[in-house]
Amino acid sequence: MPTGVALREVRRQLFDAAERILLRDGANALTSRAVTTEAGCAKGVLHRHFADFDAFLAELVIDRIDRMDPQAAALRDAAGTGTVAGNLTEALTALFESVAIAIVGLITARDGLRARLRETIPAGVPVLTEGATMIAGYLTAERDLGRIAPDRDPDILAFTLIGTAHLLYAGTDGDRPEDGAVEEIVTTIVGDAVR
Amino acid sequence: MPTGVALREVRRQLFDAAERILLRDGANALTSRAVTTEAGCAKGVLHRHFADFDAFLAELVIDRIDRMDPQAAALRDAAGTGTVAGNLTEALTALFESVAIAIVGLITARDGLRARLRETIPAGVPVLTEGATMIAGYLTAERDLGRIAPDRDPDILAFTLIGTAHLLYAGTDGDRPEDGAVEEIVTTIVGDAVR
DNA sequence: CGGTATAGTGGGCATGTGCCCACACTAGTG
DNA sequence: CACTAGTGTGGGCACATGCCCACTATACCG
Repeated sequence: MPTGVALREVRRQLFDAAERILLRDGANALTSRAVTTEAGCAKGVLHRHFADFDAFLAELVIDRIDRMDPQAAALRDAAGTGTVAGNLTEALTALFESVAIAIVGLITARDGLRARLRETIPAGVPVLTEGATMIAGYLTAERDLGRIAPDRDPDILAFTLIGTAHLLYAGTDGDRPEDGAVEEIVTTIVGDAVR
Repeated sequence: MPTGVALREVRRQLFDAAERILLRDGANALTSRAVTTEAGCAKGVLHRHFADFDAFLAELVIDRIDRMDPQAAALRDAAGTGTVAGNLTEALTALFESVAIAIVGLITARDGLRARLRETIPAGVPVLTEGATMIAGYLTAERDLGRIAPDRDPDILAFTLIGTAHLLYAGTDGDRPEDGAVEEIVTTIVGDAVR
């Protein structure tokens, strides 16, 4: 039997291909054929490794969340030690893109995906707000440090950030928004955050 | 020749049918067949009244904007006279739904639509931010009255509101979000707005 | 080295979508 | 009462998408 390592390689290649398509052409271009073509393999591979295309997308979202989690955790830790004191906007911008594209963009584009995620993800974990929860954890740390006004609810801040990020990226025809725009929006939402 | 009134009637029926589908089943369900079926007429009608389906959608968006404009203007006027003093949240919620569903939802769901809108809408009018401009006008009036912190940029506030509204409605599987959620979010975004 | 199980390939089908087109219907006009 | 121009109808085509499946290639095992 061929190596199980190769199996994981293919899955990773498919995930990476899907992410490239998402970034380059948007969520509407993320078809099963586009993924396999971008990955450079035959279209049948997808069906052999995943029950159906929605299952692939669900695992794609989870994979993206898994890779964001240490990123967000690092930000939380850094906020605690004050290491990335001046990078509030920069750090949020990175999460912006991940969450907006990987989660909101996909879930908005494909109707059945949310239901599928509910089946796949362990019970009790809110699916759509998964990314928001991560950002909210980071924002809570920032607020505890006095960088964010104490009367702001981190959950709502995170939700607002994600929605705005989605519109920001979905509304620019694939072009990246200028850094200034993101910074202005983050400042507006988060309020009187000190650097 | 049949009456030109009937012609307008059919267009209105198609627009209304499309809006019902958007509210009930979401932007992904808005196909040409779904519209004609919902309107109770044959599928060929759409092609006779519009160059193609994207042209229909573009006019649908413009129609929605036309119907929102007096609504927003009334809010601006009311804000000037202080008539709807306590209804900041309520008024914004109404615009929330219109803008989020009619503009952001459609443009996010259909890739070619934005380009088509650029051809259709008179030059100089920003397409995606059309709804934002309307809301920004209202927010400017509110800010001038001291109901919104003077250091908030109405354009960014409006953009943030729209993005959040879209996520709010797209993330609830078609259910309306509770009024409390909208109010909390509006308060968070707009800041220390007085009632 | 032959056998076998598993991964990979691509032809093809069912479905849905937008669009075209020939035809039927209707309402004004001479 | 024909005639005609414009509207409404639905069959059907071309294309894309997800999925199935028979076939091939490859790696391990006796």
